[in-house]
Amino acid sequence: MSVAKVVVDVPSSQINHTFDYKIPEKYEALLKVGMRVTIPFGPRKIMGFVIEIVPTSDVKRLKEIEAIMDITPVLTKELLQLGKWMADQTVSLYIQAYQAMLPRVLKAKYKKEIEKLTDIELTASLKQMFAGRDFITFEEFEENKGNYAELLHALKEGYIQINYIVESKETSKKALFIDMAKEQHLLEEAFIDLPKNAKKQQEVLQYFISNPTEIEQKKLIEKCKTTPHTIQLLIEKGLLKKTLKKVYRDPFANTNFQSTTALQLSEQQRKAIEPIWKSIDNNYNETFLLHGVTGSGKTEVYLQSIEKVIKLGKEAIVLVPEIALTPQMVKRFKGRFGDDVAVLHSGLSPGERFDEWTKIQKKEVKVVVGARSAIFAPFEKLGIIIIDEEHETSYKQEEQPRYHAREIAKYRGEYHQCPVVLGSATPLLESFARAKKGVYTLLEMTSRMNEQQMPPVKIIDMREELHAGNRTMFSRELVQAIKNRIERNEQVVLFLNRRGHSTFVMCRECGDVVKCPSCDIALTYHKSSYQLKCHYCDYQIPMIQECKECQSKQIQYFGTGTQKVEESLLEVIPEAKIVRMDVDTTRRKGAHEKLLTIFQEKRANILLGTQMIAKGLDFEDVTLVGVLAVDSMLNLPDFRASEKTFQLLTQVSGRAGRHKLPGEVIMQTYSTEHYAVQLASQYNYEQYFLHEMQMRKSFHYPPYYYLTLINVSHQDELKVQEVTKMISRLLLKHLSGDATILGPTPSPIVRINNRYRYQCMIKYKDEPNQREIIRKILQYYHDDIQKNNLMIQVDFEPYQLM
DNA sequence: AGCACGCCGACT
DNA sequence: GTCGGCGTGCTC
Repeated sequence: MSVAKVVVDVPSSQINHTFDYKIPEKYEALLKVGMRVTIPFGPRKIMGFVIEIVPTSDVKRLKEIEAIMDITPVLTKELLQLGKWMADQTVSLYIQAYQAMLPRVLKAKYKKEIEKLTDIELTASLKQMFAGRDFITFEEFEENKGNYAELLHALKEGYIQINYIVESKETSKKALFIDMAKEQHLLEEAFIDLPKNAKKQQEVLQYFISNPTEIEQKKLIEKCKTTPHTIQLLIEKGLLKKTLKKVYRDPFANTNFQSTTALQLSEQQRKAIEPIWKSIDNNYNETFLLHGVTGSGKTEVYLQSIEKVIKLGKEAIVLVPEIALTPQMVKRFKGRFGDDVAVLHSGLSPGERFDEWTKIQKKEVKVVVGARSAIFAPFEKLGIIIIDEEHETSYKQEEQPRYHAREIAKYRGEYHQCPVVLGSATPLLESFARAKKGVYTLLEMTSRMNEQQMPPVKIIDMREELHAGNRTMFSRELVQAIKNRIERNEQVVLFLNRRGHSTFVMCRECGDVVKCPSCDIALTYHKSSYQLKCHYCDYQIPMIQECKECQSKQIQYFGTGTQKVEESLLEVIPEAKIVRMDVDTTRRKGAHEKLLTIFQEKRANILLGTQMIAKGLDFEDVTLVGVLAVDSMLNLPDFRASEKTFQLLTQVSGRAGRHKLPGEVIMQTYSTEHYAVQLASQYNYEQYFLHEMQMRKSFHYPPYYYLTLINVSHQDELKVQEVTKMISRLLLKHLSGDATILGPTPSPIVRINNRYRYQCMIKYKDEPNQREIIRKILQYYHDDIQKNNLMIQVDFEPYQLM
């Protein structure tokens, strides 16, 4: 007898351990560790992951595994082990960890149905509900307001039974394929016999005579410009046949990727790549920090490292931040490695995502390029892991399990004994500090590919503009520079940092700001729909005409949305042709690319946008980059505010003068003297690093201290305060004396969706027992969490302090 | 999480 | 006496 240890699909901390199940004889040979199974659990039937197969169990009455859901395991042994580690590290549940590693469609779907076992004894209303059928769904019973007492009675008497159904949502896409039903020469004979006026049929047949292979019906129709009907006629004549085949959904079906070959490496690229190659060759786990300025050719270093890995028969994972995962980026990898590449990003439909994942699972690809969760690609012979733009915050998952892709990468690198490469022009302070300490190997690429200089940066003091009577949001110098580019038929990128900034509405008479009734936040004005929306819940109302407090009609918007910037810009420079890119204009699928194409084809001279235009864009004729308001980000309540500002400014500046024409950057700010602004304008990362490290040291922030953020929320403010206070007291008592506990303090946004939010923060150097203590605290509040709607979120090394 | 079991008040 | 409300505790 063999026993399977199963992690079951019940998201509760009481269930957060394995359950033993007997493996029925018929499954003994089939069942492998890492497969999904359906199992009886109490009165129900649910899904579970087989974690381990052992000979015996201590449990007295074992139930049997009911069915196997997969032919091949969905989790490798490595991922099973990694999932456990991740759950422990992030204090989350095993089931959550495993599900985070898999495409969504592999999550089980549960259904209940009621089966009728006898016809006679049923009550009239139940009989009516069945209406002659043997099964009805439980949903149907509920929708028709079925009587639970009757149901329960019938169940007890055995007139009916309830079946629990576990379904996997995964589906394969099927496509219709057309093939010849007879040999080629027979088709030729048939061709002559076709009626003279059956032009289209002739054409289709001719196609097969010259291309005697199977083809997808859709493509055939396209090629011969015909209809399904014509093909159907040929099928009926017995000349062709159709089959339904599983196909992969191809998100890049209509894209041609021009194939590229390895470029000659520059001296500095060669210096950077050699240690990586050495590490690949020697199966040596080492973390590299590739610090390369924008345009220094980091991607080529990645590509040629991967090439080496593939030659050795191994696989590669490349992580790219979500917003940088544009077709341009994909093109570089598909161009070099062709069909060996799978792409995973959030723009894919769940089905497409599953198909890409399947290609990895079946080892049909060697390289995966993707956003955060691609770090879990089920490769088994990893040769390298690359994280591009490693400082990006999107590598941290902001929901359970709150993992950071970098930490997962290091774990997998260690497991596979392969290098991990972290690349960035502006590395995270922690990473650079580690590189300096020798924990990571630092690789520097300090000059740009074509020996071009970074574009000069001019800082404009907006206070002076105001003193000079300029009340617009564009400095005189910026306006002049833009006009100048338009004249020369060159292009401009205008960057508006909207974080911490949004268009709110205020009454000029009484100063009342329109706020969300359930969140502690001002509503944002959306001009396109003429509505006021809350960005934290889905509350929205039509734009107000008069103040609710004083009935004044003096209502004014404040803040600067991209819409407003566009309008004011057109007032100052009426001849400007502007492409605006923000969440509103890029929501629809494909809108992103469309807007970029317009700009690319020079049908516009100004690209105006938010965060999303800071990265990766590369246009030949962009010679001016304008940053409209640096300050909003600097002043966020976040110890990383200055670092994020520095990163962003450096990145945006890199958009100008990437080709033949020289570029220029203009930064407008009210804090001209701030070191992040000053040093970003000089492209001096090293100096910035030293300065910021000083700050972190004196304020006890990372990398000198680690942080843990505990966030408590509940609809009752007193309750939240009380719990948070208790938690900090417990932490103080049980953590070592070296740890500091900040708080409880109200979160920067005190109320979201009618829930009050308080937090406390642990600053520490070394607390090996921390996780255990926090687990106990969570245990202590278990009942409150389960029954009283209390929420306690724990975030180790947080990136988002809101 | 879901579901059964069990204990107590309300009502035929 | 029985129905149904919810609090409690278990699920290999």
